[in-house]
Amino acid sequence: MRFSRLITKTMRRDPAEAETPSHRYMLKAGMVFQVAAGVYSYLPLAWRSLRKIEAIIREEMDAAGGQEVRLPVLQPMELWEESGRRKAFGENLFTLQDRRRRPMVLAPTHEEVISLIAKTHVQSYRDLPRIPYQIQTKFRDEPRSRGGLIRVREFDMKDAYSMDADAEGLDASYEAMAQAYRNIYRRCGLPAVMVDADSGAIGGRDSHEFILPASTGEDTILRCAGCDYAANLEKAEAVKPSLPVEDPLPLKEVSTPGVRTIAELCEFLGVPENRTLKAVFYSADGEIVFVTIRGDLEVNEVKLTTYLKAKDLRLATEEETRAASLVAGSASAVGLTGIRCVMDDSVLLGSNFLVGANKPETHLQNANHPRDFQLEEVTDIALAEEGQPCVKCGEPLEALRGIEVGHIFKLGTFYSETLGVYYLDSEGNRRPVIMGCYGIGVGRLLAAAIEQNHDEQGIIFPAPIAPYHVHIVGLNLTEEAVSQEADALYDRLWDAGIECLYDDRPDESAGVKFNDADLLGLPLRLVISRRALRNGAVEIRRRAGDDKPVLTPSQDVESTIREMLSGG
RNA sequence: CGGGGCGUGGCGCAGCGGUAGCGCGCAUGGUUUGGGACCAUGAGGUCGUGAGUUCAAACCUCACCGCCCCGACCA
Repeated sequence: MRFSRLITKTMRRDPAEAETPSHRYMLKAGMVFQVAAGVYSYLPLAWRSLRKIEAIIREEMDAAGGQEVRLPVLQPMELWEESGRRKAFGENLFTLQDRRRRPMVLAPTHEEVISLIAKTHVQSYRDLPRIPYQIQTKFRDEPRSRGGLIRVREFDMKDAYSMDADAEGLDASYEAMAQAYRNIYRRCGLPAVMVDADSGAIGGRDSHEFILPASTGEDTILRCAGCDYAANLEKAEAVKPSLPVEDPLPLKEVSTPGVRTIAELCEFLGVPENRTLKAVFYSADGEIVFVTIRGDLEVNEVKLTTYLKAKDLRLATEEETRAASLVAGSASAVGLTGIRCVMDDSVLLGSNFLVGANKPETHLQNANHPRDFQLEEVTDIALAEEGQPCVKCGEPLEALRGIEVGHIFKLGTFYSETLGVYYLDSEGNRRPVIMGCYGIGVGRLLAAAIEQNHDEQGIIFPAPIAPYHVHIVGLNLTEEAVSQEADALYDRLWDAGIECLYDDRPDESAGVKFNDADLLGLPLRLVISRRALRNGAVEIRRRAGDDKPVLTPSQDVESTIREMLSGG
């Protein structure tokens, strides 16, 4: 491609609205064009890169036993009512009506349709396993798009679905997909980390995310320094600091005027936070739930949601709290009845706790179970923290921000049972198909790659996903001899299968061209100029690193390029 | 949805009651050409939309719309 013909407009200044590097550089380099919040046009540079990412994904999915299909974006609302996900997606679902006023959906994902297909195409154990996949546009009306292509409302996603006869089959499919994902990230030059993840409202047993470490990421993960444990903060477990268990002391009421928070309580009575129990009230799908956890820890609402199997969890309002006769600021499980009560297992790690007295401005000292309160529902609902020991090996956990570039789930039988996808096993028993699903956001992967690979000058594309391999910069092109040589080299390289972008603009200064080359970030930069020509050579330089250009005799250019592209 | 910010030529911004400006970019001509050159000439804007106040509104008032950031939420 000749730069003079390319649909792009590089910008000299930073676009005002872009803060994250990938967003800024994609706009500056003229790769994308925003049409609305979270809706982008992909211009040729971005599109070439996206297609390379897709090609890598296709190769790996095919190698892992996948078969490519194409499912519709436009779907009847009925299907989403039937699976119950119209409610689950809520406002995130793009909806519309056809001319007969029939409610339709712009699909945010495709479990429903794939299940529908499976109903007729999977009838016997002989029809299993199957792994259909597609790369296709998804629509999600996100409450807030952000970071350019990081979070958008219309985006291309590779979604795969595994269908197996039993749990062992699912495990095998899941592992095959996980390995395909690892290959994909490696080939894209991305050191993504596979972490334990929450599987959401409709999750099965296992779920993993692939997170690319990046300060601009939306997710936080905890990773063990000593072993391979890594988990999304939403899911992470850690060893909670334990306290020596003392003999129970007598329960004692203490007046605490004006004290509402744990911090105030500790200040007022000179007690450490881990000697207190904190009370938090939630509304879970309308039911008020009393939650208690040791005072030095925080509630992980995702864990709590998963434990309660709640669709909608939020803090209870003041009115709800009052209606449930809870005393905000002085509540505890001591003497509490008639309300669901969930405790974090940290209440077992300690004794003689300072707790609320369920009377205004009053607390109790030396609360102990089972004497003073009962343990009905005890589980881990604590937010793990950086520095806490790993549950597997005891080494401290480190926190890391990152971008979610893939998510895989063991769905189990939720969709097959809800939508009726059954097969007959070898003994003639009717069984639900066991499913998994596997997603990669293609555009987000590109954005993540740029987040991972850039400097102050611009993008530094990993070779496998660069829009072109080589950026030919022609200088002194008003001189016939130079421009002829440059044109000839450009043709020659394309004939040799090397993808080139050729800056053939005759009237741009060298500085402009070099800066554009740095901004677009193709792996190799070739300079052809009067000076280079005098030496009978071409200058070749990697975009990554500060290498001085290598002077290469014209006839050796192809082989040098191949060598440098393959990492040599 | 809560909080904050911003809507003025393609981009970045100034102007904040009295004739719409600057820099970059763009076009034409000329001089330049190894890290964002220079001179000259020129094109390009219903100042987000709608109401209102005023002799007069880009500017003041109100409402709405849009975009960005933080949070909530989210596969």
